[in-house]
Amino acid sequence: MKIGEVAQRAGVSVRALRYYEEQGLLSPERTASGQRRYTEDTVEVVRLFQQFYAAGLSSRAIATLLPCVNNGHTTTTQRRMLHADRDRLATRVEEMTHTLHRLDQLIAADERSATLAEVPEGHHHGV
Amino acid sequence: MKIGEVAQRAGVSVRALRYYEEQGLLSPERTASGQRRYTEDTVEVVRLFQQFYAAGLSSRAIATLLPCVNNGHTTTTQRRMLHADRDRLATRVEEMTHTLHRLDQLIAADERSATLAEVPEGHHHGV
DNA sequence: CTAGAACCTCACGTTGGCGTGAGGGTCAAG
DNA sequence: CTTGACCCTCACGCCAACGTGAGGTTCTAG
Repeated sequence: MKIGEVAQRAGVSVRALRYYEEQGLLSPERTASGQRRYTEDTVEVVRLFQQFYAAGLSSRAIATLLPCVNNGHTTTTQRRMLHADRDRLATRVEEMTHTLHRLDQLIAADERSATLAEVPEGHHHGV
Repeated sequence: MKIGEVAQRAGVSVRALRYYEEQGLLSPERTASGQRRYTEDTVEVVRLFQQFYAAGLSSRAIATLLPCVNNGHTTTTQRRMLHADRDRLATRVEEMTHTLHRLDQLIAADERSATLAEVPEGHHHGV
């Protein structure tokens, strides 16, 4: 399929697809006139890329996941990098969960003081 | 305290502190000669900023959290924005958790095929 | 009083993931 | 055989969160 259709079905821009190729994430066939032709599964792969990007992975990191995504031919070194990527992501998720809780605490504390401000019955301690 | 000490204790660069000020996140006092003087709690606040930045929040977003962090004086509008920020963060954490699991699946599938490749007993189906 | 460390204000450079033309081929339809 | 939709390759623009001098003032130790 042509680049425009892939873009629409995967929900990204044509420019993005060309960029992914530039980064070595996609290697579509070319017609004699130089136009890119993609296979059906490209759509799913691109959606996966979007997920990884949204998770904060870089093009470089995604490139290391590629052999795994495509066929499963990975070397020991690649597998190590995969685990490293995974662990970094896991750490980030933990940190973000932690941050979310801190934010919740801040909000909760804020709501309490806001409630006190609205209800004049509160015997306020520290305001 | 002076900017250099804050930077060191909070683990950020002097430039970063000046940048935070530019973004309206910090408003240190100034000496007669124009040098910045920070209070002790600035160190903790900056660490909190770092957490929020790491969680993917922008300076703009952090700025909306400021009244909450500082004193708890928030308007209804500000509280709404706080909740919106919180929800966005929660959504991202969920998505990233989801992505992490997908990555784990990919890795697991990869390890299996790698194991099959190493042990020549495997009756491989699809290579 | 003087050196050097630390501070100040511009203001341009960097990295990533694209957006957005410029300028020009290509392909299906009428 | 021409139109218009879609494709191509440069190549500069953008935004965020700082890094990195340049060029100059201020503070502190000896």
